[in-house]
Amino acid sequence: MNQNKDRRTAILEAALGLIAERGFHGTPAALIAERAGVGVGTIYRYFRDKDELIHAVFQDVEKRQIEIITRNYDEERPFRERFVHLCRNIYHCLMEKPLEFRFLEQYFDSPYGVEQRRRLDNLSRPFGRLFFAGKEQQVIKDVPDKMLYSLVFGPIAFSIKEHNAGFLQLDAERIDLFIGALWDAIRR
Amino acid sequence: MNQNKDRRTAILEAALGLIAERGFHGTPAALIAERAGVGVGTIYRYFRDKDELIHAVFQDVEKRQIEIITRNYDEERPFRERFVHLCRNIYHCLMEKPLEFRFLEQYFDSPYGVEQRRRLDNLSRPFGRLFFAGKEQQVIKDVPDKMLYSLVFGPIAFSIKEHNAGFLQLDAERIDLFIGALWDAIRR
DNA sequence: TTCTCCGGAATGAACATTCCTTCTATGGTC
DNA sequence: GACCATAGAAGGAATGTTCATTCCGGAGAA
Repeated sequence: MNQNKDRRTAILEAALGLIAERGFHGTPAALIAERAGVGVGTIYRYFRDKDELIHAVFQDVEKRQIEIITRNYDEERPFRERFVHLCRNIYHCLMEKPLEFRFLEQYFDSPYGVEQRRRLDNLSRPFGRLFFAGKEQQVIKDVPDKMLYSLVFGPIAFSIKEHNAGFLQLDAERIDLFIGALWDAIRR
Repeated sequence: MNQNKDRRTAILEAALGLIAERGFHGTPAALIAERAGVGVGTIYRYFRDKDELIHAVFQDVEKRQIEIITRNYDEERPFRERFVHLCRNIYHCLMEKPLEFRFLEQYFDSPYGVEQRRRLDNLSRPFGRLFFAGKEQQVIKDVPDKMLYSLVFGPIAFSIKEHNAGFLQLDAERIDLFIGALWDAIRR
């Protein structure tokens, strides 16, 4: 029973790492099994097929990330502070876990991305509340939420890609500078 | 000779469309050949292999896009005006050609994306000059170029994805609203 | 012994790529 | 103008490879 959990986890982690490094199509089941220290057949004891495995990896990653993003988040603080807090957490968790970031990147631009809607819904819930109140109190631009998301998530994702590719060095100071610019984009 | 060009073009267009619709891995060579009205073997008369074909499609798309983005662009106009002009053109060409947008999207988040560097270098040249002068004259934030690119291209790409997915209706008015927010993000 | 869970060889499907046959266009000959 | 020879292009069946997935013999627990 505990053994079950370990094997399942090992498979999930192996899949995450390999897919991040080599893409969906560069990671045959045999390779996942090898890295997980498990027989090929075993994968199919825990997951119906490769698709189910990949969705499971996604859900796993998503769960962890949401947990980190809303850590220490206090809905009572002022808008700008809350905004900065959420953004910092996002940077933190995406940059600490480059594998997870690369996995998500691949996941969303692929047939699996049908689930994208879900992810945004889940990940952006705290932002949604922030935006709603901010618009009401005329602190944030009165434009559709999706536009605000684009203004925030777009640059964050883009800059982390540049960072991971080695084109842009992101340290705490620069991240804060950047978050300041994001705030300028959405504030009234 | 003319016939050659037609066949090559037909193959490129078929590949572009199919890859945009079904992804790299949903488009076997046989399918490309079929849509192009050509025998499978013929593809290999024009392109060494599938990779070369895909890179060729990319270069083709890139060339067209750069042409559109810098259309009617006047380096003598004021910063904000030039910025708005370039952004509008980007929206224009990416939204007019959803197939090309979807192709590019796939291309960059894939092993082929090694070429990403080139694309940014090419596509962003007019922006690079704009940013340089803007920083010098203290109109634009004095942060690394890559940060400015992230602040501009990130949201544009993100919002077009949302648009194509049907979550965000982008008309001319909203696009201008959006570009205004982008300007807020990068201006001093 | 029996019941579960594993491993990994075996299977079959999907493809990229090759290779040989068939077609087409060109131009030389009568 | 009719005919044919030849080279280069096109087509698509055949090949070989790379997987996902299955299946069955075996190890270990109960």
